Amino acid sequence: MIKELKDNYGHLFEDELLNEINQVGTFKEVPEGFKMIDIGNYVKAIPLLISGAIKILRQDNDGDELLLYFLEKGDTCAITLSCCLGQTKSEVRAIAETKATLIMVPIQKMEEWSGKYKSWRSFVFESYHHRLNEMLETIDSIAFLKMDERLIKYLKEKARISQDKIIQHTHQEIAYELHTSREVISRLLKKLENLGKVKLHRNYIVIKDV
Amino acid sequence: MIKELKDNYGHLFEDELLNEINQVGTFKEVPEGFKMIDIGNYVKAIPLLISGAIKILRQDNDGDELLLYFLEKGDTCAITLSCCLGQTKSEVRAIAETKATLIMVPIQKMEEWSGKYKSWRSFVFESYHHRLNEMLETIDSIAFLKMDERLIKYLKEKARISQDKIIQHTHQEIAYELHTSREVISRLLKKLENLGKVKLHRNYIVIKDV
DNA sequence: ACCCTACAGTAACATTTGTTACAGATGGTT
DNA sequence: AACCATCTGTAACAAATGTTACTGTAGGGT
Repeated sequence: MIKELKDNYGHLFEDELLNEINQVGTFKEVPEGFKMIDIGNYVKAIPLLISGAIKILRQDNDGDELLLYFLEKGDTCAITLSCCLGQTKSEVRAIAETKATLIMVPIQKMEEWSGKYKSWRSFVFESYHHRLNEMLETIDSIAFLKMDERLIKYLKEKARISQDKIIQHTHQEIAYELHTSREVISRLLKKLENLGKVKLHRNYIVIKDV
Repeated sequence: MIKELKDNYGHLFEDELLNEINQVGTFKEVPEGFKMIDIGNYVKAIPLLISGAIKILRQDNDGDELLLYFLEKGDTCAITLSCCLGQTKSEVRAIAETKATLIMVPIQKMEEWSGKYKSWRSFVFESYHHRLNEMLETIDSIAFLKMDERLIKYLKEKARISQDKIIQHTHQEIAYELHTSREVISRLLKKLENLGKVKLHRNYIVIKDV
């Protein structure tokens, strides 16, 4: 039995299911920045995240990007589940935000376990629930917040995810994820610096008080 | 057996499940504009939509609204499913866009049927799948489109939902659903009229060529 | 130390969206 | 017909965001 499996999912799944996951699942470690799924890809395995964080991005026809949300320890990707079941292509891109470890489960098991284990069903339903709420949160941000508020929220979230006051991004990278231009981000960051909320450096930003 | 149940869900569910739904479900008819669920409400039944359309709205803390998407014939509300399972309050408002008929199923059946019927599981998963994709579509619109494009998309969708070239809304109502101001909508509608795409009237808009 | 590239700063301007403040039109009611 | 509430049109302005164009600078590579 993979130790991390028991540690992270032991409270959710009964031993029999844990054993099944252990048998058919494969342990995987990916480096920061690793592109796990791209738009249009067919998904062949369900990821169970053990450590690290995965960022999920949306892209429009012109190649413009937008950060949707992060997956963290104990999460699985509901959109992936969704793709598995429907045998449809991925509508999103998944990139490792930090170094991450996960267990990949072949999609065939999905339906089998859904009938067999109540705990698996609960896990899947709970994942969907969580994901829908994250999507609502994302919609709230883009629809109701102005760019300065979105930027602050973004910085907080990045700091939380990486457990670090230092945000390792250029202004251009932030602009991509918030779907705006580099100049706008520079402008707003400079305002935040003048307010004493951040300290700007080349290639990184230190969060002081946001 | 309620005739509409067989007609609308017969291809999805086996007879045994249809019978169960028939026994515990209650047939319901709601008028246009009927508020079915409000933000903060606890949900006590799962709706299976037979006819008509339900609009799902999001609201922020300041009371600002935003139309998320419509539910149509054969749909169920995944957010409702989600609420049922998690026993959490609704994060959205649901209002009948047109007169609608539906079957309400008590939430207790949800878990029971999920274990018992593969077809029910498929239906629930498919609903989540569909709903996540609708949410992505909504995010695309708000994030990547300008207001004039969003308005055109909105008018098309309304026309499709009501199967009518006449949109029965004031400019103010449209502004609420797109989360902008009445003046902006008036301005953009007038542009569309000058382009020959719509014909404006008091309280309604005729779609000509969008 | 010098060079070079990528990054950051910033002004000036354009565009889009939001706001204020009215005027005018419409359609129902008395 | 006169009245009235509500809806629509629109100008003028404000604010937010996007774009262009350029300068300066940090830091790695040689």
